[in-house]
Amino acid sequence: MGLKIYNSLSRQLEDFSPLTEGHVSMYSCGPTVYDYIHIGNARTALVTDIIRRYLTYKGYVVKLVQNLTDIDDKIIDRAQTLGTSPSQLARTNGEAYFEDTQRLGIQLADVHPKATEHIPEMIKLIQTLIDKDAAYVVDGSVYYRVNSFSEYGKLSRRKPEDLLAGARVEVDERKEDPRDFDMWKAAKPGEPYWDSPWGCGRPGWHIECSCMAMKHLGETIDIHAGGEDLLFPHHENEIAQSELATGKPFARYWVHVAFLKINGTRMGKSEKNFIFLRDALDKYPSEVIRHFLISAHYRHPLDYNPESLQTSESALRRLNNCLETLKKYDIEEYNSASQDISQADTALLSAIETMQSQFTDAMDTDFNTAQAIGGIFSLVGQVNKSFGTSSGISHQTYSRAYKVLSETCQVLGIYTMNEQDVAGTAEILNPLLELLLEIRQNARNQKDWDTSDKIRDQLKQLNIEIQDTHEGSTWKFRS
RNA sequence: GGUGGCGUAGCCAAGUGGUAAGGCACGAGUCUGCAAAACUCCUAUUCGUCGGUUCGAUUCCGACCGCCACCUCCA
Repeated sequence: MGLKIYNSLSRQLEDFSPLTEGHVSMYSCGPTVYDYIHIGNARTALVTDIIRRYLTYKGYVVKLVQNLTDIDDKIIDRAQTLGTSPSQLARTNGEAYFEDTQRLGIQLADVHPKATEHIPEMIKLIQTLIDKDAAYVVDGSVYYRVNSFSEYGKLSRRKPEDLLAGARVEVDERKEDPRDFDMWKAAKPGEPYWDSPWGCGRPGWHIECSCMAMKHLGETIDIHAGGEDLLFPHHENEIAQSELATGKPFARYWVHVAFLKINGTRMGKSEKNFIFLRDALDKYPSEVIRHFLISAHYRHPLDYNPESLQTSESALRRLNNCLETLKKYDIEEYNSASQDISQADTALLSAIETMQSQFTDAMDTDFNTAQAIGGIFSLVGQVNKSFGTSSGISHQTYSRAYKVLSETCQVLGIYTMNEQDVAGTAEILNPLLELLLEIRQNARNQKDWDTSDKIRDQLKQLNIEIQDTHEGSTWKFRS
């Protein structure tokens, strides 16, 4: 079965085949950097990240471009409020954006273009549209003439009369048509500006994405992703600008991520009910937040609340326990060649294969991460079950389980091998803990429960958890 | 007014024209000095309501109720 993607343009699940065999070009609408990003923003960024990881897992060479909108009305307003310059504010928040997303385990895109670094390209594109009579200049601003693009509305399925009927459309008398939108905005006194053939000003919002996507990925890109609120007018306008300019389809698959909600309503900056990603990251491990964000399909709304995060934390602990145990079989060197394959091996081996195909089937069906996680946990259950019995499962089978499980989990980014995290301290810590465990074991042998419990309780205070198993006591960090 | 989406166990959440994945929580048990972890068992004859199509619908169609979003900046 091949990959299928739900395309907002056709409103259907479509077979995915990239323009160039084996290569995928992908553009994701990034943040306007006037503030830190909230978890809702993170959801979209994470979905993009996972789509990219999965495409890579499937063997595609992916080029991902994600923009940073670093000039815009809100940036100017916010900078004024804070008494700083728009460029300084954008720079600070841009850096914060990378900090936050990397803490969430989101890999950097191949290119992170900034609007202010593409002014000449935008001017050129606007000029092309003016030359094609698809744009007009009024008082130093340039507007796109929506009427000149017959397919306008094909993405959002909005008819002109619907838009005009909407009481919320602010009618600007200077526009020929209320639907027309600005590609170049004349600067007001005191605002940052760039020179252009039409006077001093700054680019409109939609033009930057058209421009930067085409510059870095070509005139037709494979996948264009963004939050569902961007469908109209942002993406509709991007299509209008790009396709009229080039005469070619702009994006082949449009992917829109549903909102993250909080208390049943949309988490949004204008609603002032958001939680910054960095604050959430201070409270929960990154894998927990990732697990939560992908526990529902990306086109379905998801509600943020502490209970759900708690659930993810518990579920992830179970997954990690399983992987940590499996890892021992993976690391230890065994003369495994001589081991026979038992019936139990065959059963577990087939469970591993089942899980692997469940995972790819789920992800192939429009990146159904919720279903994919279901498959992962089914295998976790079976592996755990085999630990409990003296099942005679061979080390290479466990090793195989570890490989497949950790690989799939890493596509989702819900399992990171933390060897390097402890590597620096392990040298000291390992012998120290072993000494403590030995002392504790002596106490236990003498039934000195006070001492043994004291060691366990005190270590727990330090987030080190001791477990007594048949093979002796173990320790590990608990988040 | 226009457009789109959603309603599945206590909670979260997949899914299918043929009889409901997975997670969390709860309860009972196994193991343990006690814990922890793990495991076992238990939790929806039923998928918002009412009709229709069908041999059969939670899944398709219609109506209704409820919730949400977009149509203005927002991921």
